Amino acid sequence: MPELPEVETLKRELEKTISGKIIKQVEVKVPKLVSPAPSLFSKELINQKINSIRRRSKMLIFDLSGGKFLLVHLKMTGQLIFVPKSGGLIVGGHPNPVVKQNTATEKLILRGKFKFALNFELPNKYTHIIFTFTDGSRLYYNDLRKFGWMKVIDTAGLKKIHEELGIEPLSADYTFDNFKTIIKRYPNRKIKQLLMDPALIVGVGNIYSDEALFCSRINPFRPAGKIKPAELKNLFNCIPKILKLALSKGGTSADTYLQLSGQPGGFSPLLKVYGREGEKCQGCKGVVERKKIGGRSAHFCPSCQK
DNA sequence: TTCAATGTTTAGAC
DNA sequence: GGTCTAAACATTGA
Repeated sequence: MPELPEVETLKRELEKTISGKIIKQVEVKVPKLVSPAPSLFSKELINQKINSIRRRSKMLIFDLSGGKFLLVHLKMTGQLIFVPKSGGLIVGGHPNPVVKQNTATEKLILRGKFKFALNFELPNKYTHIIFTFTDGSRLYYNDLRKFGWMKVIDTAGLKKIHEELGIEPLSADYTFDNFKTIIKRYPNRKIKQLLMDPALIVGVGNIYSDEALFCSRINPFRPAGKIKPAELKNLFNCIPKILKLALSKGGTSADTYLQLSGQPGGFSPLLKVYGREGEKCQGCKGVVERKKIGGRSAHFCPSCQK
């Protein structure tokens, strides 16, 4: 899953590669992934210049010259792949894990104990949306799970989305006062669930909530109201600290993530608890456990996270 | 066949 | 009505 640092990394790379380009053609292979319906979706985009690219939460926002906006959410397995007119491949998102190479257009890469195939064939079976720019370059949207989506919205729609979302943890709005207000408002909810609620704080998914709680030595099951002020301050500091660290590593959490440049992200080895069930805790002599909270897996050390 | 992945939404309990 | 939890949803592959 591309989390906030990955989306931010992708945003920066897209800004360098496609801002200023004009959309010439739009091909939608899976209608349900776009809104409005494909014919209107395409009409809204064709002849539009991409003025700039922003990020809100885990969404990419393309500012279009006509005043509307293209929103992209990659969800779990979405990837954006840019191919310049001159050829050569630039990847952002997740490649498709396989055991062995299937076709001549795939290139095997090894990452730790996993093998992944980079599929150089485009479009491939997971390509659902294709943009062609007037200079002949292309942007492909691939998504194995088809959980991601794209939509064109106007200023009013964008305003509504901004209002429905919580605080950006890397913005000036993220202050200890604002953070405390949120925590105090829902004293009975488990702290992990509060951190992951996008109406309160955005961009903190399962991975980073686990890591931030480990960083501040707080048990994910603790009711928010039972957390002492000093611990709360610690947690408040841990969230942006971890997000920024991931960002500095090119942003990644998952083994399979690749940047738009094709370089693997570098954060995965730095995860302390996520995906480390049964391993020795890196902070004490305990063992990392995995337990469900609200249908999600919480990874934590019961020995040092109280 | 069942389960796991995750952000978002919905239904229902208190 | 507000708060909170659990389940459902999209889809695919192991």
